Amino acid sequence: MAITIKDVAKQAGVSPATVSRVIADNPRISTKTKQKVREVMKTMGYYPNFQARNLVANKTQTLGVIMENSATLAFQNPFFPEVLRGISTQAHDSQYGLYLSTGATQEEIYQEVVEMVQGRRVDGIILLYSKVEDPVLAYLSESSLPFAVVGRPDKNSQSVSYVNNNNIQTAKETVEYLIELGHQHLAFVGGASDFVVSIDRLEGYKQALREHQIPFDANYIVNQDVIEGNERESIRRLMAHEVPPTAIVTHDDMVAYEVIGYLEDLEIGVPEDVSIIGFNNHTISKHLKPPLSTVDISIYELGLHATELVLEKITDESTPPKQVVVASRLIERGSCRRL
Amino acid sequence: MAITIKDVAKQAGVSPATVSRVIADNPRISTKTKQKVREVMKTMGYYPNFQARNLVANKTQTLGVIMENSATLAFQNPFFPEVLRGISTQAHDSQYGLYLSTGATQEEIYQEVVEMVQGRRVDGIILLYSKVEDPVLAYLSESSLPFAVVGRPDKNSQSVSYVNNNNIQTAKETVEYLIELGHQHLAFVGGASDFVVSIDRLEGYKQALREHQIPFDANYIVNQDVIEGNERESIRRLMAHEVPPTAIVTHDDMVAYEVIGYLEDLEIGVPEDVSIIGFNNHTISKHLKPPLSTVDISIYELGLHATELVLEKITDESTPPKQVVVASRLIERGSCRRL
DNA sequence: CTGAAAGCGCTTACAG
DNA sequence: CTGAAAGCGCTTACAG
Repeated sequence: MAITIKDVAKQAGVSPATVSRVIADNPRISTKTKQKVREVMKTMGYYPNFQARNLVANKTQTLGVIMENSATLAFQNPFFPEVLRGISTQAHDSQYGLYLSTGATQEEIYQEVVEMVQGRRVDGIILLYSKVEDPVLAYLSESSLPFAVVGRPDKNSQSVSYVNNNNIQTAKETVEYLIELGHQHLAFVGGASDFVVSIDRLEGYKQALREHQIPFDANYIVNQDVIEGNERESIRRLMAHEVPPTAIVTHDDMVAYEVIGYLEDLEIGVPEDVSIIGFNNHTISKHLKPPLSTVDISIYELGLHATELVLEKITDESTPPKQVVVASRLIERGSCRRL
Repeated sequence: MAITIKDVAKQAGVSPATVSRVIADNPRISTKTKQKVREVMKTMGYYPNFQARNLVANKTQTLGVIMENSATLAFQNPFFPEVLRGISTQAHDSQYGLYLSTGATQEEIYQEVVEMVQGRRVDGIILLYSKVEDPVLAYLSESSLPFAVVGRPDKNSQSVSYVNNNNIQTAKETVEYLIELGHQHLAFVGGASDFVVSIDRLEGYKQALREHQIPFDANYIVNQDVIEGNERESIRRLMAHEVPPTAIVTHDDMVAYEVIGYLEDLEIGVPEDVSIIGFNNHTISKHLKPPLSTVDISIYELGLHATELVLEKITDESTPPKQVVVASRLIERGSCRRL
């Protein structure tokens, strides 16, 4: 068995309580005793038992990270590693560990969260997505465990801590950028339609059209969840529209390139025939052909600030819910052209 | 405070020991008592305290996942999310949680691992990389904690459990594929030169040349760590070689596309002027231009089997070290041409 | 400045 | 079939 505080105590000729106080660097322990005990700890190779410590302190020093469909979708999406990088950095700075959800279905995830919370497996939770009518979010809101959301909650958002981009505004500006380039027929390829981020961006898209007196046409809207498994055909159909779009806004760079691939197979050139814009500014996008115009949404910062928010709440329960807006900006590259 | 076993016991009119046995579904407890206790647990919303349970069982039900430079490099590399997906799936099936390392430097990672092990924070560890003279691996080998490595350890490999591709063979076959297409001047863009995977692949590259009587030229070898921050210039220099290569093998699809970008800027076409091959078969590669010929190394399976190996070792300490080789296969697409 | 005792929330021989 | 007691490895009032 591993070395315990008792072994150290015996070896150093003090009580376990004293050893514990030395670990905590309690000022009431004499320097001499501290030195001796520390030496013994070192030579014996003592390390405090993490679980025992935390059981009495009633904390875990770990943060739960909940992702949508962890075993399948989330990992394909390059958003995930980048947001995790932000979380990881901040957590490490504060000596917190990360505990990842592994559930694959909505129901599994829910059960996992309940267990994390009730079983006191984590001190706080970061929810990596925000969707409409999400039971997980509802549950967290009821619980007293600190948590933060990456993305805007669909309701009562004032009462929860979250980090977000201003997705409505950003999408609006993106569309306006294309309108200014002379485009009047704009398609929108969004994420799953029950995600708040998709809803917000679609709203921004609509606002831009409205302000520029461009009629809205539902045939120009393609959501990831409805085309799942039928991507190629959906794009074909989109382009077969009576008046095909001259510009497409997609919700992710990798999706944009997938679309570009389908377009090229249809002998539709980018940006000659169709302009296209992505989101998320993946590292690789600037090296690919065409270099993709994209919206950088500061994914790393989303993770960083979400973590800050939970940690604040953990440190001081009375911290009021806080909302952080992270910058996003359009990066012009070579995938759009002026009409 | 949360509800404890005592609260349930009192409410149900039994002893805490009995409640504990009901939780464990101990057969010696009467069905009647079980029913009653379960009902009380349910109505009170009782959940076992994770840390308390594990303290007495001396286990944690969590697996440590150690990645190189977690906060920076690892996340950029699409290998990471995919291997994590494999780990995550397998861990979830066995009711294990995942605990991610967050250290950014070699030294930080080492400290984290020591703390995980000594502090009994995890039941086992998965090391996501294998590099030469790695103190982390040395430490794990000394410790008695179960662990598994993704990649071949540089020494004493028989004594550790690991999952690997046959990198030497795979690289050899990849190069031979190009040789058969008529290429005689082959460059190799590898990962960091202290990673065993890079070393093995380079070895395979050399073997292929040797068997086909092609002289080895060190100028054709470019390692990620030495060109770091100078990628563009390094590729320019590579192509400025007296006899420029007609084919390039790169260690990752995204790196391949980056290289292709630099080549195109130099007005060197792929595959017209230079053939190129990647590794890792990213989801997006088949949609990009040119569709990339690549080696699929079954990243998901690497993660899955590594997890299986640790779990076996956790379940039964006496399990001897085991090595698993995961398949890899060349996928021909449009980035190579016959000379 | 230090120790003995109680306690964190569980589990598990031992007794009955 | 069930309970009282001891214990997992720590921490922290309470006493001295």
